[in-house]
Amino acid sequence: MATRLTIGRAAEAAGCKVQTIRYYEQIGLLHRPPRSEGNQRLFAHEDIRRLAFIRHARALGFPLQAIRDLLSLGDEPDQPCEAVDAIARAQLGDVEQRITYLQALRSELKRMVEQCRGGRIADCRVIEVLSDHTRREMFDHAVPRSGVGSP
Amino acid sequence: MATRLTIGRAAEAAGCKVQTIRYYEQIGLLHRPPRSEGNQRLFAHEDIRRLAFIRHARALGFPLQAIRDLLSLGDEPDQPCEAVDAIARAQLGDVEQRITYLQALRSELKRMVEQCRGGRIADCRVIEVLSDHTRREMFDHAVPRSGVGSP
DNA sequence: CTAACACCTACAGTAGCTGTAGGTTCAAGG
DNA sequence: CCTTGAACCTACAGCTACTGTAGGTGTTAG
Repeated sequence: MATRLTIGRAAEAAGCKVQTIRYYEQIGLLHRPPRSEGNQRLFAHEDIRRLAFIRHARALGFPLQAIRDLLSLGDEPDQPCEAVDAIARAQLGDVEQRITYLQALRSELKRMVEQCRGGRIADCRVIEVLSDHTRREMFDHAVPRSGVGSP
Repeated sequence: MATRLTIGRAAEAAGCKVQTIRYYEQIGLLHRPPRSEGNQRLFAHEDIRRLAFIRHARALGFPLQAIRDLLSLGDEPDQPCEAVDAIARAQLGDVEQRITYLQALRSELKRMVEQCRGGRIADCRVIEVLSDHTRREMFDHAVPRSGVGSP
């Protein structure tokens, strides 16, 4: 059966916007599908599978370049899957790094908001914490240049 | 003392690139500093404080609009700090959401890479998991349009 | 037949920088 | 005094991964 979907239904099937599909086609992630007599794209089942693959990988945070690599690896089923594995592990490592980073942010933010006792802005710990990172020594050793500044 | 820093030293002090400072000035986060006779920017201590504030807030993940709001709130020290607090709490909430989301990604990615036993790509669980999300029912109910497709 | 909607291309905009081209200015060494 | 090279200047393009808009054409239901 060669039933085909218009771009709107393809987008619905993949859970993305119509423009996103056109974008993927434009950057070469999706093949250019055949068109109807009226020049409208008609997607076959295989195209939708590919699109769904992309969307699922995106949902897992894979960048488009990684997805590009995965797709071309997927076209060589007899090759060993080390490269595939490496991409997935890199993504896992990236996610883990980001979690660690965000957890550090979370604790600093928590400390900050918990110290705020709801007074005036002048006394606000949030502003204070954010402000308190100037390096004065840069000024102490600064050499005045020309024109403007102390005489 | 009206010692002033050129943009390179200011960038060094704030731990950012020269272009970033010019960008902040361009979008109105930093005031336009006075210039030397040769048209070079000269930053006062107060400018560097403001820049350091921005960089610290950015390091905590605050978006520039939030920083813009925090900066203008900081200019009204006698106001209650509720609004400041709300921005910080919103950022905390955002970070927490992202952590939750990334933790879900992490477990799905982990499951995926752990299932891979290092065979051929054709049998690779990574590719399989990413592929296996097509909604066939879209095709079952699809109505053929014009021109291309089954006769 | 017509109204409403889906589709088409092409391009601009989003966040938050970063890099480049092509040209001054400045500080220091000879 | 002159030159060299680093640091500065403006203006603009590019990055990721879309998303939105304008202005036009195709398709379909009533």
